[in-house]
Amino acid sequence: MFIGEYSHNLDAKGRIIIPSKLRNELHSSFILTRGLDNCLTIYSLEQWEKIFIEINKLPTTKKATRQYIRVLTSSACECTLDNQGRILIPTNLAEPLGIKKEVTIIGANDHIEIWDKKTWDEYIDEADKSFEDVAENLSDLLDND
Amino acid sequence: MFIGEYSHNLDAKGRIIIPSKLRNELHSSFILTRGLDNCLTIYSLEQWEKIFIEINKLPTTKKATRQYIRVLTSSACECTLDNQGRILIPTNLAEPLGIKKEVTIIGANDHIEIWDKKTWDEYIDEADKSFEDVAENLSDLLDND
DNA sequence: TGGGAAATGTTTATAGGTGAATATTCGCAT
DNA sequence: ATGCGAATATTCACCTATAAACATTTCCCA
Repeated sequence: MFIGEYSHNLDAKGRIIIPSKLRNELHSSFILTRGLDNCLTIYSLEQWEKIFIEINKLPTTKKATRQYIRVLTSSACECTLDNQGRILIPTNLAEPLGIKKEVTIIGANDHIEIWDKKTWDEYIDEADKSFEDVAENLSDLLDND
Repeated sequence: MFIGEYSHNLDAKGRIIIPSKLRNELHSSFILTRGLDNCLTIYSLEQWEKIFIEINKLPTTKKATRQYIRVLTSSACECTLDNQGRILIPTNLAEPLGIKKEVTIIGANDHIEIWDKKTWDEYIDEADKSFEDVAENLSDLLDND
């Protein structure tokens, strides 16, 4: 499971180091694509397939389904770690999210997310306001036996 | 069950010793994450997994679910006791709580908490004053279920 | 075919993490 | 009170991860 928050910088060529702790749980090849809430998402190949098993259950006759599939697949790219543990973020993925230099990489349970630092700070700032609520639910989850 | 209050100092590299009395009931690996009221919490791996069994049932297509997962996972880190009984507190966890050197480690029933000493002193000072009042109201909490 | 830009790969310096050794303190038992 | 052993504090040394600069290759276009 992917956990933790890590700060990294794009190098001059638009590459970032994937934190070693996250790398340990990742195969050398994976899918980088658009995530929800203005971040990029890394899925393992296995998981990527799983997602499409679910998606293929949705009716392509619906506008929303087609749109979702198009965004997800058109922006997806298969990435490979180089031997320094880096990946190249394609410009067409980085640019719309304002990713230039400082990024925050987070473990998010079953996947990894890459955020522009500023965007992340604002997001988590907002989310923190409801942290106490989150934590209370948490203890409920533990107690319910 | 974890009990007691212990004072310890971070070393130059940001590590603390987990008190030996607490260590006895702890496996060598566990999850360190944000707790309520400005402290850090240690969960066993079993407790942590239990939480995510529940969380994995929630739909990630919902905004609130994603926020919930991100708050939890990004602030978590898996810690391992080194052979002197120490763990490293990651900067991104220590800093927002003002943890620099002096910390108070307390046993809190089913988990362990790590506090900045000053924060703890103030908290317990306040809590002591209202100890009887709080106790008085506790039974109400039970009735309301 | 040569020049240049982009992509890819390598090297090196530094910081941060990890492990070990030693010194010191503390509690317990004699 | 004294001595012993365990627990804790502190220091040092090493190693890995990261950052940044630099070198090489590839490929497109003039």
